[in-house]
Amino acid sequence: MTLPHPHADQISLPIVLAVLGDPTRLAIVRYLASKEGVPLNCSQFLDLGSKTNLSYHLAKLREAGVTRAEVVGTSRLITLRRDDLDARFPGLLDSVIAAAAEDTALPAVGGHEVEISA
Amino acid sequence: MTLPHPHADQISLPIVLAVLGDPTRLAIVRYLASKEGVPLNCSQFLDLGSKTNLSYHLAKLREAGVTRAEVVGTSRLITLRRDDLDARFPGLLDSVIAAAAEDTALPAVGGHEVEISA
DNA sequence: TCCTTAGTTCAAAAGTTATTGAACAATTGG
DNA sequence: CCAATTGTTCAATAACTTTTGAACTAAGGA
Repeated sequence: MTLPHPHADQISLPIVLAVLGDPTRLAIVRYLASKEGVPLNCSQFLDLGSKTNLSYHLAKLREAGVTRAEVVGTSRLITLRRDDLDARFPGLLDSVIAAAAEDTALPAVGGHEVEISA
Repeated sequence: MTLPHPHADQISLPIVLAVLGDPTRLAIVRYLASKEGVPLNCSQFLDLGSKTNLSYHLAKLREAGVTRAEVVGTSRLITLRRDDLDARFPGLLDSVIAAAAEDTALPAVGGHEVEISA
């Protein structure tokens, strides 16, 4: 079972911008960027909303071509489509991520790393 | 009489992205960028919609901090807030404009330059 | 002053997006 | 098989956005 993703050349600029223009989704992208290389699953974003709501936002990101979701068991491993976005809209993702990294008004993922007890 | 504009450091990334994530507004920004230096008034965008609708979209761009509107007589001279946007979100505007310039699906202004008849 | 030009405001209608909870499916481990 | 884990789907609702037309304001020119 694979999930639908737009082909690289079907990624639309206004749709990408509209999808990124939501604080929850921007926070998701920022977190993905901060962990680039490490595929994350949906539950790692639960700080940002309910399970259902994240399913909705992650679907929006995927359908816009911003993220890729690979089904592995019961998980979906989510990654940024950096290569496709960079090819299609050079510099856009980097500037958005850099700006999002500075944005303290954005919701954040984190604060519950597993403590290594003594 | 002056119109309300956000101060440079109040410009918000998600709001800017959401505002740019509309084809009409992206077309406005693309046209402003293509004529950078030349202040344009609202009626020069009438290709993109009705007068009322443009008033709405231009207000959104201004309130988001993407454009500046100066009242001159009965006109508003509209310019991109390139300096403020570049300072706040380096590279963002350039990458958006470059991508928008390539986007043939976007509505366009133009096609009615005054013909110089023989 | 009267008319035109430039643009705004308002209210209504239409459309879209976000959020929720309950129910569902699929995989994994015991 | 059973239960737990992961995530989706559905329907409802709430909230927002876009578009429209009519009425309006403000400035400028005849």
